[in-house]
Amino acid sequence: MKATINDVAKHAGVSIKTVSRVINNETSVRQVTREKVQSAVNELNYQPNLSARNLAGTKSFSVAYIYDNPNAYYIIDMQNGILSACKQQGFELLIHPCDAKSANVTEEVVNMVKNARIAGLILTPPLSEMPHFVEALVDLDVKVVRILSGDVAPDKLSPCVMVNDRVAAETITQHLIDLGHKDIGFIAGDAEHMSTIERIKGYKIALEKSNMPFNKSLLIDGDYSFESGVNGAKKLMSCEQQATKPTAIFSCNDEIAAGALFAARLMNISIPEQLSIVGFENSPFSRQTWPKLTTADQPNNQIAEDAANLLIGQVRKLKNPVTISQYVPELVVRDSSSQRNEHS
Amino acid sequence: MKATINDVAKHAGVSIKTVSRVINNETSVRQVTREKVQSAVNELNYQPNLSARNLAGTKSFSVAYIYDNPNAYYIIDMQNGILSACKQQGFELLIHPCDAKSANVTEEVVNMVKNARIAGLILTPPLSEMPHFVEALVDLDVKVVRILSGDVAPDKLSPCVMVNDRVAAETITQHLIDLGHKDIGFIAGDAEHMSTIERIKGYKIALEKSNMPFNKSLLIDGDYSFESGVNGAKKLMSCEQQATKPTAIFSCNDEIAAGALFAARLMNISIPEQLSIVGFENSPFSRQTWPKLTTADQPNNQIAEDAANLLIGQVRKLKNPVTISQYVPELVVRDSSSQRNEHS
DNA sequence: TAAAAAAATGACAGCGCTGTCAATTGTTAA
DNA sequence: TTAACAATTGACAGCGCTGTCATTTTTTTA
Repeated sequence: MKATINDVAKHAGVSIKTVSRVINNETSVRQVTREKVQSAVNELNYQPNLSARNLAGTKSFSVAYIYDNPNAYYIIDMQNGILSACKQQGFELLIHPCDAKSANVTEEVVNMVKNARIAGLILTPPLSEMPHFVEALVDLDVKVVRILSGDVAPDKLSPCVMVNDRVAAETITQHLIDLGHKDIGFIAGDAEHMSTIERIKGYKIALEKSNMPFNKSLLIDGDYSFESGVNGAKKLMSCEQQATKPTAIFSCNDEIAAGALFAARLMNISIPEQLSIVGFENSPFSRQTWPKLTTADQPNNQIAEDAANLLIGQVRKLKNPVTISQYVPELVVRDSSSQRNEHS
Repeated sequence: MKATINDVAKHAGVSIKTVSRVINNETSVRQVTREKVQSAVNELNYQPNLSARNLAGTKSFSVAYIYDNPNAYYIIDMQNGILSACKQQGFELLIHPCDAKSANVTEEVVNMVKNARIAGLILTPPLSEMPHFVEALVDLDVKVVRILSGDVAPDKLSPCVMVNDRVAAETITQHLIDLGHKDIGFIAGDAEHMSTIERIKGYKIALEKSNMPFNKSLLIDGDYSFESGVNGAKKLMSCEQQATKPTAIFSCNDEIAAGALFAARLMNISIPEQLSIVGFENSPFSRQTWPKLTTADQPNNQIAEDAANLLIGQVRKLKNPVTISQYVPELVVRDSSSQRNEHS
């Protein structure tokens, strides 16, 4: 029925060990032999049996994606990206949702890794930002790749794929400045998240570069939720609480922006005529608001695929230079931002 | 390091075959022996090696979740439910996203199933509603469980978990009727989806039961998107096009409802004072609108777990009566629906 | 040109489990 | 009590592959 390594060996006129060498990309196989085997593989449409490989070998062909993130869109994007890398490389993906806040996440995940003979792990925020958690995993006999916010890895614990929220936030702020806005509000996400910290940094840098003062009262705490967007915008736009009302609001993600949009409507502020609002993330959400949100797009799918390839490279000890790849989310201009209206 | 079947056998003073029998729940093991083995298993914290099992046995311990659904929240919920059933039963889950519209989905998935030695499949809409696709898979040597909308399985192809959208839609319509509404609009999802068809049915049945006429002009086509909600509500509430304007709108899902909500605001219609709007699905979305949506909640997590258990039962040939389980989404009353205002 | 070194290839055991079938034990009926 | 049967248990091969190490072939060096 399904071709095995024996069939390929016979077909190519070599020993199974040689076939094994070829499919594992080992050196010390002559070019002619390699080609012979390769064509036998193709002809028989041979695909190595993962179970057998995992059982026989010292290294495994399974990697796991560990996540705890309330944002389903993000997870699905990541997962699909990882999946496509795995498929290409003949790896298997185990999915492991968990609760970052739970006291024994670390223990739980460590056990899981040990039990399933996992070769590598991919970690996304907030798990990737938890030093103790990461350390515990790195101490195991398992490769780890993290996806993090920033431009430089915070430590040497593992290779990372960096998403430069800072620069993106700078770009998006600059976009508002270019539109003539002088007073730009900022509604933050959870304060402890690196992404929030980085986005605030970018916002401040953009202001500085344009010689605009940073007005502390325009920076509102939030938590990446719709509600915090509603409340943040209300605070920013209410006469009583606010000396200077902003003409633009940078929301730390699209959900906050959607909340801000809603609050604006409640207060009869028209978007973008009287107030520009921008989001971050380019979630499906951002196309479901009216007006559609100007935002920053991060290619999560590709980031994930990249991370997975990095991981698999590590696992296979391929000598791919461990380039720490970096992504910068790109500005997507839609309808929620426009030229500052002098008369507003 | 990790305990193997040999360790357990030695520890219990039996042969490995007997241990195998115990962990596979086979008959013809004496009670005393079974207990001896069981306690050895516990003491050594033994967990059978999946790769070895898959390699040695004729049946495999892998099931797959095949999906194509734009709704990330739905997928994640399903996936988590399946995952927890799999973990409990010592099964492995393979994830396989695919494109239902692609010409060769069937071929692709069939190949995947053959290659990975998969014992069972879980299918959700729209894949579960595609007869040819399902048939092709059922013909393979693989168990299939489908999640479908309705009360009775449309065929005998596979066991199903039914989600009775019809009854839920009836309940939600009744809720509006109870609030005194006489003219209830309906904005539909994609016409070919069973869920749309069933929800419309429920809506009509509720009207009928209350001796209310079904007004065709109050039923608007849509496609489960925010935009179609916006457009649908506009159509329903515009004087020109509509002889009788509804005082309530049943949206086929929360996204449509959110769109309708938005349109209402644009038209300066206050919700729920002048117009009640209800959704369906209880997505996180429905708590991010203002006012929060009255909707119908389906316990996707549990539905998925149920489906996975059904599937694993099939695979193991456990003689669990193949009860076709059925779920009825429950009414969740929030802020977007209220008593009909006589003066509106 | 032969000897030594290096490169390429293969034979074979064994990963942890299940399937087959034979051996043992317990149980029933005559 | 014993033959005949059923229930229980075990020995062993083998799933498809990789690791180890021995063998063969090729290349290099003197």
